[in-house]
Amino acid sequence: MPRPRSLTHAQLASAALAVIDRDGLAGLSMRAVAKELGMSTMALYRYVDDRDQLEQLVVELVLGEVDTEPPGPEVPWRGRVEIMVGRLRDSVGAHPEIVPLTLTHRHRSPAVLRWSEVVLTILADAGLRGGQQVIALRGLLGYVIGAVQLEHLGSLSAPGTVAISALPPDRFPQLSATAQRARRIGADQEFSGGLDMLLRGMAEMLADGAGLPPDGLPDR
Amino acid sequence: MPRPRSLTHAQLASAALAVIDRDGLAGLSMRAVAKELGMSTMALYRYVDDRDQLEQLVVELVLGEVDTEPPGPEVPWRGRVEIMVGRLRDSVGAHPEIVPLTLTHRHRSPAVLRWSEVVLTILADAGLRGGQQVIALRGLLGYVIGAVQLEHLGSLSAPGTVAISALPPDRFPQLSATAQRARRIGADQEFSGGLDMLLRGMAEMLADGAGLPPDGLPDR
DNA sequence: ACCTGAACACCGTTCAAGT
DNA sequence: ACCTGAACACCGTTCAAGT
Repeated sequence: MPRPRSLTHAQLASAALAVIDRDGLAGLSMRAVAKELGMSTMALYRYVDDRDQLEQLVVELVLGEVDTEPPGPEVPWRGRVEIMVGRLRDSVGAHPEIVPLTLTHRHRSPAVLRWSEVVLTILADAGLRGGQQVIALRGLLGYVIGAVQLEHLGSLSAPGTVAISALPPDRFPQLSATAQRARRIGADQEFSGGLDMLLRGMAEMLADGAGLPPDGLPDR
Repeated sequence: MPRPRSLTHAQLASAALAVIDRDGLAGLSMRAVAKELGMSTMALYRYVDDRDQLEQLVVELVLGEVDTEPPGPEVPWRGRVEIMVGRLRDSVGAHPEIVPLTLTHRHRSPAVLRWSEVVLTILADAGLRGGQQVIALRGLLGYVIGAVQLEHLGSLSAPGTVAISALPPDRFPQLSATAQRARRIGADQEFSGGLDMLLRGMAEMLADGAGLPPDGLPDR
C-alpha cells in the first residue's frame, strides 16, 4: 500500500528558505533542510532530483511573490517601469541571501518570465523599437541584479564604506570625500537615483531613435 | 637554517586562476591549487590565512591588470567614462568565472579603489555634484557587475535565450518576439547600448541638477 | 622556517535495505 | 511507494610531527 507523500514542493522550499534566512546561503545543505523538516537527508531525494532543483524551488518561492499585474495605463510608462522594478527589488531584497541563486536559476523561473513580459509590453507601449527593447530590458535587469548585490554586500554593517572612509585622502581625494557623503544617502535613494538615470536615458533614446544597431536591424 | 620561501603570492594566485580557468569556480579548492603547485595542501597555509584570502589574491591578480591611467582630457567626459568602464569589463570578462569573487572581495581591492577614484574624478570634472557622484558611481558599478553576470550566464551557449525562444507565443508574445531579435544583437552591442542609456541619463541629470536628495544634502 | 600527513567535521549523492 | 543509514568521494582547517 503506497504511503501518501508527506511533503509538498512548497513545504520543501519554505524549509530551505528558513534555513537560508537563519544561517545564510552558506548554511544551506541537504542535511540542514532535512533536519529542518525532521526527515532523513535522503528522503529529500524523493521530491527533488538534486540540490540544484531545491535551489530552483527556493528561487521560485521568492520570485513567485512578485506581483506581475501590469500597472494601470493611467500611470506614465516610466512610472510603470519603476513600479515593476520596485516590486522585483522588494521581493529579492526581502531575502538578499538568495541573490546568487536567482542569478543561476533566473532563466528557468516562470516568475521572471512573466515579469519580463510585462516590462517589455510597457517598453513597447512607450514606443521603444525592437533592438532598443532588448537593450532596455537587459539594462534594467542588469541594474537590479547589480544594485541589489552592491546593496546587500555593501551594507553588511557597511564594511566597505567604512574602510573607504579611512583611506588616505591624499591618494584618494575623491573617494574619501565621496564615502563621507555616501553615508548620508540611504539605500532606497541610491537605488531610485540610479534607476532614474537609466530611465532618463531610455526616454532620450526614445526621443531620438538611437540604440539601433549600425546595420539597421529590422524591427521584426 | 630557515628554508627560503618557495612561493610568491603571485604564483599562488596564478595557480588558483589556472584551476578556475580550467575547472570553473566550483573546481577551486585548496587541494586543487596545492596539486597544481605540486605541494601538499597544508603548505598553502604558510602563504595564506584561509581560502578567503586566496580568493582575494585571485581577484587582485585579475583586477590589478585594469589600466587605471586617466584617459586624456581631450576626450569628452562621457568617452572617458566609457573607456574606464570598458577596461573593467574587459578584465573581468576575460575570466568570467571570478565574477562572484569580485563581488565578495571588491571593497578590499586596491585596483577597484584606484578605478573608482579615477571615475569619480571624471564625474566631478563633468560637473556632477556630491550626491549625484555617489549615485552615478554606484550606478556604473552596479551596471557593470550585473551586465557581466547576465552576459556570462546568459551566453553559456545561451540556454536562457534559446529556452525563451521556445516559449508559447500566445502567453508571452513580447518575450518570444524579443528573444528572436536578441539573438541578432551581440554582447558588445548590448553592453554598450545599456551603458549609453546610463550615460545619457547622467548627462541629463547634469543638465538640470537632479539627483540631489530632497533635504538638499550639502555638497561637502 | 618550511612542509607534511593524519584527523575532524563537514558536503552531495549512490546504493542496498527496511516498511 | 516512501523512507532510512551506511558508504564514497569530496571539502576547509587543526594539530602534531618531521626536516
